Amino acid sequence: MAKDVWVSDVHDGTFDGQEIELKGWVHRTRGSNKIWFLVLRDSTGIVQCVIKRNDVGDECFENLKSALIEASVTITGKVNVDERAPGGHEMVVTGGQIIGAVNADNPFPITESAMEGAEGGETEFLLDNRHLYLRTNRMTTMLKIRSSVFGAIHSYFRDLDFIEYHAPNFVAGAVEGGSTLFEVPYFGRKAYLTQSWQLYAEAAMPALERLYTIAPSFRAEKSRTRRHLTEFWHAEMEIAWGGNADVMEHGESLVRNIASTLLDERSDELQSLGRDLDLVARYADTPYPRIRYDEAIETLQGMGVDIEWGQDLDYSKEKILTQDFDVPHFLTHYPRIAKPFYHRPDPDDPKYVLCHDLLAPEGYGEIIGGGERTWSEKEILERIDEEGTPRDAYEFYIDVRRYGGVPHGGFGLGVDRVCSWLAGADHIREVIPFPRDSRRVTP
RNA sequence: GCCGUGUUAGCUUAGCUGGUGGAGCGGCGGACUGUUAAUCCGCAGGUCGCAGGUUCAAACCCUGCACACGGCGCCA
Repeated sequence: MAKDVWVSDVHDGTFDGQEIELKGWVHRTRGSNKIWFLVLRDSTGIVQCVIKRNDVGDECFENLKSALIEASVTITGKVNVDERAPGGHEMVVTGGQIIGAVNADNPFPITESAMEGAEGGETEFLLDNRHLYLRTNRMTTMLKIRSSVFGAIHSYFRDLDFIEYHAPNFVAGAVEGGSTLFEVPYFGRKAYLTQSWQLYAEAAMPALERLYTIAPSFRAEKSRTRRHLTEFWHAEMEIAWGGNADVMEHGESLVRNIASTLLDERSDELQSLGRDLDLVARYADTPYPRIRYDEAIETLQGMGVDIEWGQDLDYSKEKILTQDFDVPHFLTHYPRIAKPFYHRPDPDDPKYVLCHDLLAPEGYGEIIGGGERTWSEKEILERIDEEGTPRDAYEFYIDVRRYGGVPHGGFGLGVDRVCSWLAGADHIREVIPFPRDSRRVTP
């Protein structure tokens, strides 16, 4: 019963001249009442099936002709090499049946015209019918790329003997500013959905030393941009005995590794999306420069941008700064006053903290935020107090420093943003099957 | 939270200075023995987002509301 022959095998030439059975869905149909072309789709691609009335008989011909778009069918036939067929191979049908019909009263709603509106964004209709839109070529391609990105992240860390480690998704407090937490009822108390794995990872850092995860993070931001989701996939890592530069090295290697994995595994998919492979190759091969915050401010001021030292760099500034970048750039050493308490002040100049953001080119924005953690008990208490945050909310975090604190650090990478950037997507929603934003939780 | 744009058939849309809403795709029927988003002929399918108002007359003008999309702030 299980399927063992795929459309891709037909185009590979594996079954040339042989009679096989294919299982899949009707992609498109066309033809006359003597010869009918049924384009069959499965997860590996599409193949043209040629149905001739004289070959299969009236009953089978009429039956297969009645299969509407997205009906599921099994088709038996002989694999034929024919240059008239898209892809060079086709099935000369000897028989077949409809497994799951589509009723003419309610045809498949995702039509060519529905997808015309998808360029440069997605229509309300396509978002409402996301469960069906998943079957289209563009979405399938995005999901395959996404799978390779996730695989590349796991491989990168596992090859370096990192331990995959899991933090809870229900949490009691915030990592950063409390306004962006989703509150959930929790048996008469309040709990929140996690924004980051980091605090829990720091707790395990003395146990595992090298750890990573890929997990969802939740932020209740009413952001309406092509870079934001309320539920996004967060790849995070934490290392003991490492500083800002070590963490940055990992961030750069990981991102370059993801780009080269996509070139190996998904170059056809990238090309079908119109992505320039040379661009992706550059992201895989070229080192990512480091720029200090002060240099960035000077550069921006030199360009006539109205910005003062001490301000955080918002997207409008990032955009100007990155417009001339041809690879991602790290921005390091932000002013202490612009960053939360867990960033360690630079011992060489405590006005700054040992942190970094990785900014993607082409306007895709920040893809990594990370740095060295404030790791001594004395410093963490100072930093918490100077922020005016109550200490008791962070008792367990302080304990990590109280019992054998060591230098350590880590980063968080927005996996969906990386997918969006490397695939050249128009919107982050394009790379996740069921996107969640401030206005949509369905389907 | 702020700013902007939009809502007409299942979908994508046209609809001028207000005068009984058109097309393409999809569906149905028919023609065609090699189509490539097939083509050709025909048919069905509309409370013009909702509620008020102006007018002899509103898809069109006015007011309010709802929803959506885009951008900004915030961030991965």
